[in-house]
Amino acid sequence: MNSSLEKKALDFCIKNKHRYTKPRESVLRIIASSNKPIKAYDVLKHLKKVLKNPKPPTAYRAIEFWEKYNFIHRIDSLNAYFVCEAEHLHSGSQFLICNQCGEVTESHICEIPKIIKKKIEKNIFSAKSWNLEVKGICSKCF
Amino acid sequence: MNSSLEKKALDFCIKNKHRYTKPRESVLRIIASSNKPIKAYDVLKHLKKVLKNPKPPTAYRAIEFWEKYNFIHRIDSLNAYFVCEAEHLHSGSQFLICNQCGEVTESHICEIPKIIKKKIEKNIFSAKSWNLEVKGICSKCF
DNA sequence: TATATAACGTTACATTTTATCGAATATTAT
DNA sequence: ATAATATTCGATAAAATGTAACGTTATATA
Repeated sequence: MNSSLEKKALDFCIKNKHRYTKPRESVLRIIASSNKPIKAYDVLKHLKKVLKNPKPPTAYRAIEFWEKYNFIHRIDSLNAYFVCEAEHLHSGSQFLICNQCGEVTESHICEIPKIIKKKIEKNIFSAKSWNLEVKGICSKCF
Repeated sequence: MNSSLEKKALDFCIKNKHRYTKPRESVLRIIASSNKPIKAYDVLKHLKKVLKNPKPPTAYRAIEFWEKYNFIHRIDSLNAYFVCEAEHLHSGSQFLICNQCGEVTESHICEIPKIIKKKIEKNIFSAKSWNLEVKGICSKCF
């Protein structure tokens, strides 16, 4: 599928001296190949086709790695992971989650980071990262 | 502590013909008494002081009940529950989570519901509920 | 090559959540 | 009041999710 993503990932690893290992490569491919957020244990199931007898930590470690560097995001309300669709690095994420069909799209309402930054300026809170999950019905479902 | 909340909860149950049972009463009190989001199993620990040998479903059912009617919110990124500090009913929630001291405050950035509503008008997505969790450092910690 | 570091494999376990089912309690209609 | 109905609970069990620990392997660096 998204082999440009894999290239980007490989480049990233080389540039930053991280290892592009088999578990990492496979896990990223599995998550990127899913059109919906995928759960850790489902990632693990797919991993079994590629690695010999992988255990939960294998999946979780690779997930954690890619999440840390923003290649994937965790959808907290679903306990699931989704490839990042943004081109730019971002410390905040936004998702629209359809309760009907389960489709999740990463949104880019640019007012939201602005508003959060405003809070910082007021010295109320120094935001490092944030996540917005909106649930409802997508345009295809109504 | 917050006995006005308990009164509000009782009134709500009477008005809507829900039962204000011992598990529900206790669980709400436990969560409201905590100054930080509290996990289900910690709720359960406290429940043991009040009920005889409660099991996980007892806690989870009461949690689910109060969450459904917006008396408490689930903080997805923490797997924890927090009493709702808003007076009004709201379909969206916002939290500022301090990575240092763990303090969580419910914020009320009113631009956010406005922005989400704007999306609806554009027919992009029909939002039913939403949740924003911002992580960083609170004003007390820096 | 020696050393340090990063990542992995494996085991075992901890935590969080849910399904099921019968009993108890409350509500409603008769 | 009593029967029928719906709600909630108690208890058991298990599923789903996530992590600690530890020794081994692979890679990078001196």
